[in-house]
Amino acid sequence: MLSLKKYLTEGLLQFTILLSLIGVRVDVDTYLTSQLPPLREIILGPSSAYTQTQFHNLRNTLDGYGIHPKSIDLDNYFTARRLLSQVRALDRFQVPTTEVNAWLVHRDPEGSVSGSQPSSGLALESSSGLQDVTGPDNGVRESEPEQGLSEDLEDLGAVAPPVSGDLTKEDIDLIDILWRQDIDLGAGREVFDYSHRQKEQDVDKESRDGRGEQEDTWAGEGSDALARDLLVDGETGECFPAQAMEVNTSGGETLYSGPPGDALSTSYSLAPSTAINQNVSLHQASLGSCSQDFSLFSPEVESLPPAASSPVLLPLVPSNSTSLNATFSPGGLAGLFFPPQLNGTANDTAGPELPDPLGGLLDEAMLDEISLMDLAIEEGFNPAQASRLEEEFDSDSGLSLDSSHSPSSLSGSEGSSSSASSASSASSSASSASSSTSSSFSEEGAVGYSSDSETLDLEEAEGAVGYQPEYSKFCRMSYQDPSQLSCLPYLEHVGHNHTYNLAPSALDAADLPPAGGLKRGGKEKQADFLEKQMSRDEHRARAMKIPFTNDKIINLPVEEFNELLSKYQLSEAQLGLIRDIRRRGKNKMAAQNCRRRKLDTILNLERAVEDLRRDKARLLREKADSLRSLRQMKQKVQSLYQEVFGRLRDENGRPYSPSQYALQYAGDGSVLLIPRAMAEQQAHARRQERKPKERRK
DNA sequence: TTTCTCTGTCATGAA
DNA sequence: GCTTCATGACAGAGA
Repeated sequence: MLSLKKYLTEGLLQFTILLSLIGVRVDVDTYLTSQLPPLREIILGPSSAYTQTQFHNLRNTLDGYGIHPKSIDLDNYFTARRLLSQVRALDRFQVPTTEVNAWLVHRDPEGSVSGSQPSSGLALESSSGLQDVTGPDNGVRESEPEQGLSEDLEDLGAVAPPVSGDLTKEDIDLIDILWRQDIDLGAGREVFDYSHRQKEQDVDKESRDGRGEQEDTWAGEGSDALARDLLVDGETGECFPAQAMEVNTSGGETLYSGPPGDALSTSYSLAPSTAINQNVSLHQASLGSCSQDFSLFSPEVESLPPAASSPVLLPLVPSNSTSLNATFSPGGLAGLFFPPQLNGTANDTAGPELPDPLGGLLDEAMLDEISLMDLAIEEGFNPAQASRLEEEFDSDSGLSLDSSHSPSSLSGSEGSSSSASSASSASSSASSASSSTSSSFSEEGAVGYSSDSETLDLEEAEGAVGYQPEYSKFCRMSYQDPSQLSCLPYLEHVGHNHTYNLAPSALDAADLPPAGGLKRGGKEKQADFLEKQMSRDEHRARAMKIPFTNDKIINLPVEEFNELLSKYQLSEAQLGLIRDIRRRGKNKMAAQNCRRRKLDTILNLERAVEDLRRDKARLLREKADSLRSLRQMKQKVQSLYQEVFGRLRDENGRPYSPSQYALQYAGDGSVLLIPRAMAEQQAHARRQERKPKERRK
């Protein structure tokens, strides 16, 4: 059935793409979503994850239970989304797609195109997508042996979505989904790690031809080479060189411009680090600088000779990198994703600073004004920003931040287990810089607070959960360094103990993280520590021999909570205590959220008042300046008037009397000498005209 | 000892 | 009617 689904999926979508290429638009969504449910079922499977629901809603609708974040169903869902996005994007000119796809397609010296990583259902995306978007290169592409192409390409790993200079909403959604898949889900690196997947799919590999063994060999060598030179982020799988991190801007191009044999074999040495490929391609979908970044991952690649003899992949790159770099300059979105070090490096390579063209035009006064306004904007309070922030904070009730992240979206057990397992696996492979804070940061569906690594370590060990809503909300895209989280001062004092009822005797085995990640000695110490830290409810629960953790009692959704209660034969006293624990636990977190919101509101108001004061001072200063300049203008006009009037002579050569005559400025700029009585009448009439206008205002 | 702050808990209302 | 959440009020612990 699975193969049938894959076959139909590939076939239909390939056909759709072909139709699109010849100008016939086919809306696959229509067929997949509503028109032909059985067909959709065949193609996409019965999972609700294949609906058009956004990812947030996906988790929401699934309530965190239907599909585990690491479930293979999610992979299928993302795959389907990618395919549909590419199909929808076929009628748009999308040059950059070429680069993204080129990453994962290469040819071994025997001439057969092979993919580096087994995955499911990507054949169409890779093969047809390339044919579509490469445009003029299609000829080259089509001239290649097609046999086995789709079959091999379907084994490609995550392929970045089509990215064009003007990102569409679909593209952004897709990028977001992939990015979340990478980071936010808390999926450990093992999810993307080639070697890890390789173990899972050894069976598939064995059924393949001898090429598989060759790939494995290359994989090992590549991994070793990379391990020597690169640091690997434990969670995202991103690799970066251990030394200082200079960006060779020509790296991307060089990769594709090598001779087919050498280049492909060399690039294939990169293939083992599927985590790199996936993440890089993912970042390329978002960032223009990724083609540069890739050079970081492979010093060997940079040394490839620039040759125009690469018929397969060479044409795919330049336009892409150019457009992408133009769209996502290192100073732009890159700043959202990369730490300052990387950005700084990228900026260094961007050339010398341009002189400020306005520098000479701004005098001190203007600079003062501008700086004042900047100050007002930066430090304080823009009403629009304030309202946005307020929305953030209002919605950021910690546990009710986002419906998809509500405590009910992940059970305590799942949240804790997934969090702990991913954290442990991530921390095992991550560098020491990756603290436990970042581990919990990856999972935002959990509940409770923990701000220090010690607490979190304990929670990881014992199955309790931590939650840093601000971390995930504010640092999702820009977060790289856990130390940067210290920018949230109001989190510093949050260090509550929410390790409910975590005595070893009461622990559910299912809640425990993999035993391999813990040392027994440390666990005992942690148990002792927890013993001392247990709250009253925890002691009560332990005394009453409640057979599950307080964490579960508090955080499970009501359905599962009732289900849990039904599984055990509990006395009335036990049931009463359990319900009290649940009520108190929820109320405790609600109170914390309430107080935090209150504090945020006060702080925001304080900032708003400060900004208003600053604005008021600035306006008063501007008013004084205006009055001063107005006074000067009046004096100037007066002196000019007297000078002009004093030079006027009548026909007898005598000066006019200021008491009998006056000068009047006409509308056309001319100056008339009129009798003073007439001038006073006109002035009076003008004043009378002005009054109604002022009243109207 | 007093005062202040933080935190947990209860009661209550709204959704 | 039940559950959850928000919030005011109160009390206890600790600095």
